[in-house]
Amino acid sequence: MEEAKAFIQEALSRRRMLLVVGNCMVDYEGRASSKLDWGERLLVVKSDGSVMVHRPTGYEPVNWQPPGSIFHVEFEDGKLKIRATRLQPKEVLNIFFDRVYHVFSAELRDEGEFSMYVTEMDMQKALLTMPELVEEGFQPLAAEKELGESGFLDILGQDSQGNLVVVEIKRNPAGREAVLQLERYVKTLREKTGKQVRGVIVAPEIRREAQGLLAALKLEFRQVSPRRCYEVLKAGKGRKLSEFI
Amino acid sequence: MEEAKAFIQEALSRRRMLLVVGNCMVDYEGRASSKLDWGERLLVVKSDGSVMVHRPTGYEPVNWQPPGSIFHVEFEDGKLKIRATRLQPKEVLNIFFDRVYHVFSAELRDEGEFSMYVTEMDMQKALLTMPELVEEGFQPLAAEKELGESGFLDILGQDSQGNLVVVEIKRNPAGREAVLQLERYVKTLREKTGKQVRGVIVAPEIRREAQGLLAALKLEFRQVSPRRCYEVLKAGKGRKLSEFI
DNA sequence: ACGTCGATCTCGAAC
DNA sequence: GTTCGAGGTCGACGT
Repeated sequence: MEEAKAFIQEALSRRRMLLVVGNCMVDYEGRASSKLDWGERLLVVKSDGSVMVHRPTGYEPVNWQPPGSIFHVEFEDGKLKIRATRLQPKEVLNIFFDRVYHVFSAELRDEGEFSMYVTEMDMQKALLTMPELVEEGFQPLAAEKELGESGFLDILGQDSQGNLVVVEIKRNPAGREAVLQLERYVKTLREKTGKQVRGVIVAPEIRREAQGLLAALKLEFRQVSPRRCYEVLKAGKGRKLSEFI
Repeated sequence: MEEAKAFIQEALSRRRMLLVVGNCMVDYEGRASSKLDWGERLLVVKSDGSVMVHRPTGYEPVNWQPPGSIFHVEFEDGKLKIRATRLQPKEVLNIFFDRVYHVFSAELRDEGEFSMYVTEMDMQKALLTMPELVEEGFQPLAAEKELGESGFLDILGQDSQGNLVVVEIKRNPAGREAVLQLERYVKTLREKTGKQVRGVIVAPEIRREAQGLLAALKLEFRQVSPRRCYEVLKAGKGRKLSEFI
């Protein structure tokens, strides 16, 4: 345990990534309070001061501290105590180990670029770059336009007949919520303008449970795959969004 | 690398928690798609099949797979490839290592209870700080008031009509016992004062089996979450009450 | 610093 | 199974 303490202190002071596997107990006090009784867990401390305590199962850490935490290591009642403190808001995480099975530390170099192929914003860019993805003759007029309390609509445009068209973009299969959101925009815009307004959901697919609602509200769905958007963006990479709005 | 592969396969097949530190590249395809270029990271695989790829900084994993994933390990173009597949929805995470600095596996035993809590005293403070948590117009008159043999009632107050109100606080889901205890207070107070007295249980929830009794005794339940109490207490320290009402 | 909003959200409970 | 709401949400972006 003395060895472990020295190792941990060394790793923390050098801001190396630290792994500790052992039997521990955890107390948290901050925005909420929690207590975790004794058990075997994995502790991860990253070089930026983020902390995670992981149980043997589950995606999420049972306890954690966000980046920027400050550490203190000492013995207390024969237990190795690691305290991670966050200042704003004030939160304290205390981890007590009575047995340490494994420790490891390393200074990791990671400059690798992370790219997510298609986000909702990417889809919006793709539709603005190639409006016919929405429909033949569609012309965008504005993007991310605020509509009072209703929120922001994704794209406002007009069709070949000159009708206003509200486009609601979803990167995931559109559900009821998306339909209702679109309906709110369409309704608001109808009241504001007194004109005919169409509403179109653009998404990779529309959920079965949302199709009835869509039809009942006389809204429309246009299938657009993330793959297609990706291709469009790749092709039209040189141009800026500002050219379109 | 051969050694690492064998070690990893052994750990995965035995459903042990697995840690791998090394230089890797990650591809994800599923609800979205992403690509992470080469860099040094920590891979965590838990016994329930959850996966996390952690960069040197940040609380959240850059890539992950939820519990229940299925694994496949092989060499591909000289790289150690670990594939984690999720079935519903279909998502595939591929991790390629060209160097492995460290591997570790263990079977962790963790039966420790995790509790997020506010004490009953904390809840009482919150209700006194913000009486409208009980109901609009509620005004506390006393707390921890002794009622002869009945014991101590948590909060005594009056409603907007001037009726006496007894508040019984429970930090856990309220059962029959809490209802009966409240009934004793209400009965005692009715006899003492000869007035109309209402009884309200404040708790995160009320158990199904206690609801009939509650209705029969014409007592009331008001749901208040520990979370809400924390917010009130936290806010009450730094900010002014006027911000909330 | 404080709000709002999206997320491969995750997670659990209710229906 | 799906749907709904909460989270110590986190993290990004705008003010």
